[in-house]
Amino acid sequence: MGQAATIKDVAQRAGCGVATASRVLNDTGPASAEMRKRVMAAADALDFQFSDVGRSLQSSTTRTIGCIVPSIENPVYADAVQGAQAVFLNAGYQMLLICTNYSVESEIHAVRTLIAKQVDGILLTVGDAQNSEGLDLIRRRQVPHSLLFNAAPAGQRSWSVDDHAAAAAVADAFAENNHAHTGFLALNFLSSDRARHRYEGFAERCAERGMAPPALLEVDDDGLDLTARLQDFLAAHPELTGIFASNDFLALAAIRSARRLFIDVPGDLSIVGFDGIKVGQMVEPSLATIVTTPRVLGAGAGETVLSMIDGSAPPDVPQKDQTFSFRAGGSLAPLTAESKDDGKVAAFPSPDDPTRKTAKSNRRDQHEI
Amino acid sequence: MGQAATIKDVAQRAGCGVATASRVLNDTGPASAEMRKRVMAAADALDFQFSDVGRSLQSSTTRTIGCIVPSIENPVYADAVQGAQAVFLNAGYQMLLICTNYSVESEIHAVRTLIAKQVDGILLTVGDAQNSEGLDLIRRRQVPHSLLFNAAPAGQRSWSVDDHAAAAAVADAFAENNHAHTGFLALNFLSSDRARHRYEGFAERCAERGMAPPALLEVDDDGLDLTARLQDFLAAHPELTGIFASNDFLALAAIRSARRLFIDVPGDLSIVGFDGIKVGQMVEPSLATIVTTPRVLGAGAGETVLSMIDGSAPPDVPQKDQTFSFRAGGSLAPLTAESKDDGKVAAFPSPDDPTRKTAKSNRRDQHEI
DNA sequence: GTGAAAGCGCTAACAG
DNA sequence: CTGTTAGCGCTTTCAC
Repeated sequence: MGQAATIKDVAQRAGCGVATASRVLNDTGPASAEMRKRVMAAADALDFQFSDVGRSLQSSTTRTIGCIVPSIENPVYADAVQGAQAVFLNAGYQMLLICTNYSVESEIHAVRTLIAKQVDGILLTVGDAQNSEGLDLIRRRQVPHSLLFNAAPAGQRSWSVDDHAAAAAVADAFAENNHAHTGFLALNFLSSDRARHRYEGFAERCAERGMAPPALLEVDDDGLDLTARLQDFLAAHPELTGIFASNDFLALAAIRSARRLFIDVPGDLSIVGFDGIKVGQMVEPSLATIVTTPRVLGAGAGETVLSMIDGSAPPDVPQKDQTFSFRAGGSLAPLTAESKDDGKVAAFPSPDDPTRKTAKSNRRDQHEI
Repeated sequence: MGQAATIKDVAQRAGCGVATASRVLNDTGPASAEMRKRVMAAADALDFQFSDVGRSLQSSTTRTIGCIVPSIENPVYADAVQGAQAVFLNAGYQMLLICTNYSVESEIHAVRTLIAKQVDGILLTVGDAQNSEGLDLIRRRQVPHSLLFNAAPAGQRSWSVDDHAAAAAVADAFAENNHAHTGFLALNFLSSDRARHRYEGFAERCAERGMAPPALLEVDDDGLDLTARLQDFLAAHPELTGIFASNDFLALAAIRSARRLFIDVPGDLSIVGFDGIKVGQMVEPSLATIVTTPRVLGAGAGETVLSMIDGSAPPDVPQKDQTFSFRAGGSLAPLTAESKDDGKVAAFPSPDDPTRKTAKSNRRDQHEI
């Protein structure tokens, strides 16, 4: 398709200079009705379309914004990307998408590529916003950009969930349901500051609430292996009655694994997720989770980038405590006498009530089936 | 960031011509060790990076491939896009992504935009491959491209699931489980040739199997409204014992709706989905469905586009019957005596056995709670 | 109202 | 080995 018509061809065919052709085609500047007609006819006949690359070179603007996210297989990022895209498209911008697959090395490569492509702005989620080579490069080049899902580095803004506070809310939920011994289940713990912040927020609030420090279980994937890992984990920590999974898929996978291990959710074990993906409400038991609004964050971050480009006032980032909400669900139930098998009744056990033994023995029974 | 260094700046600083600078920076053509050093130093000092825009203009190639899909909120497309992206990135190509939100009008707009951007190729899923203005434009401009998920138009190739055959396999599954009266639940039926092909394939096989023609229920969204729609639908078609949903989300939503209507799945109603998304195996009952491999298709389509660009032999599209497989699941159960409440026993009802009355009465009982 | 020409960043052909 | 130059498609002065 190298033989596409250029504006020169159009001008030639219309019998005029390229400037005139440019003027009428862009409807900028004067032109006689006659010329107008001739140019339009020529453009039509040649099936002419402007080349943005010529334009970009001339204007040093590409009307393209780069977007770097870990993976759109995760609906959280997919939604955010779509939200941003809608904003961009609406403003006449295109989106160059790069998924890093959670690899920090490809982050820097992606940034370089986008800068080479002269994108007008960049929207990105990095592994660790405090220490990101890619982010440094962007700053050095002063490319308009906005972070997404990363906690804002000092003095910066970011469209993100307050992972710390949200995780604390999960601890609260466990506390209110009388769970004192919990676990934290994480994927990509090392490569993601999000997971770490969630762990920290959770652990801190657990401490404040007088609960035991959460036991940590890191996994590499949410596939079949999880069942074995979970079994070992629960065997090593028999006192656990609740698990906070760092995202909903993991939570769902944990529920499935529990089912295979004959552990009743929420009877024997309560599980809480994070993200609020759609399917969480379709399953039985429904998933208790932190609901976030990725689409809104993506759109907001997109608008922020656009505002940096055209110098207008950036939209306000949402209040930290409005970036999430806790959604109750069937996967989290109060730890009460019914969930014990020792027959003892404790209507309102205090948060630090050592209910561990009962939960433990209950589960162990199941294990030994 | 308009003040980025250009190759001219580098040349100037290195005290040489731009050609020399270009040669050493690209490692193309000869250069003395001395010059080499000076140029590298200059580039380094200026933090120089090539501008792809200048390059593109000069080479009339952008190393960018456009990708048009309905929505990456659907994991099927998200996976396909990621599969394609991996291939592109690996070959040094970037991806410009446009989601059309299932709007046919935005398809043509997207195509125009991509052509203006001079993408080297296009990967796309259109609403109807037989009649797509966007696709026509692409062909007219002879842009290397590949269809994805659309049935191939005459004489063309496409990386897609054989929707027709896959849907027929669903009919087979229902038949083998003695269901004779089924429904087809569709979303975006009008704007998607995929949904239509699935319906046709399903209906045809139902006929071949001596089953009743499937009743059609079209919905606009898979949200809460579905429950009411489903209730009306089942009331209007009391003989139904199985529903084939045109995608897994819809199937999951249908299961949830059924739960709310006190209809037992699969006891009163069997449900089969389409796509094979991950969560289908995490839920209880697990979802019987058609498993597809979006990532593979996306990667294949991506390679096809690349091969068209560099003139190499395109990869073979998979055999039609290898683009899907049926996965049994708890949401589809045989229609047997146990699923009836009239007490009659029929060990092996023939496919056209009118089991309708019993299934109907069973469900009606529930409705009237 | 119109056109010639410069120049955006880069590469490649051609002289030196 | 190295520098000059033309030109990719476009917009935009600036004369006419």
